Amino acid sequence: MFRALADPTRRDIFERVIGRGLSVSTLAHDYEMSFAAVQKHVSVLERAALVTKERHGREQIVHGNVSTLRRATELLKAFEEIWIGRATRIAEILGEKGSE
Amino acid sequence: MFRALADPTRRDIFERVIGRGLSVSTLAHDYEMSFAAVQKHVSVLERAALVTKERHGREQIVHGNVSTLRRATELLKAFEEIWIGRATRIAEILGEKGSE
DNA sequence: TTGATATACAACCATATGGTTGTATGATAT
DNA sequence: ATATCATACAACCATATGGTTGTATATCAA
Repeated sequence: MFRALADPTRRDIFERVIGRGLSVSTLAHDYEMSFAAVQKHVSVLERAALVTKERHGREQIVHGNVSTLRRATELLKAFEEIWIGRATRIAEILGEKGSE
Repeated sequence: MFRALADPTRRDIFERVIGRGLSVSTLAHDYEMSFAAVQKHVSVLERAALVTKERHGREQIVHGNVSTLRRATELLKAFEEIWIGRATRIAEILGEKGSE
């Protein structure tokens, strides 16, 4: 999922489909690269569960998946928790030393 | 930065150095791969500003950089803001329709 | 039915990535 | 002074990634 978000084009695609649906060709229209390249980016996002596709006639509508985004945020926050945890432990050790 | 966090080994290294310092060899000790491979991972994290190195005698101590982690979290939260924004606008449109 | 549109997918290419080994250098310990 | 330890870095290799073009298929419009 971090790998999926590592590419600027994919972050842009993702941003555009959060909270609304856009067809693959609508997305592709605004990039210099070929339609197939955009298709590949969408499929990378799809495998990472950051977007889902919903067929509507001959179009495939791409939707952003907010819950996966949330899970990513949680993961980063977990790193912060580790940091807070260690900082607290260090503070405790210093506190113990101080009270001797 | 997402690219740096995309690799499991690097996430593990990062996790281990948040809130404390570990030498490159200490880090390398616990992975199957060669010392040079771990060194490369650390340098990727360093270029992404997720860690910094501080020389101490012949050892190089790797420290996690929490502020960069925070910036990453902010970025993901910004995506959520976009989502909230669009959801609100849709609610407004529905509200307008309802009041006609 | 025919033509245009939207998508899917395969084959291919250049470059990036994640790994290796080997060599060099600075710091430490004896 | 010398051996050892921690690191740096180059050269190399296999595979992944991000792009291309070309072809096939399904849907919509005329």
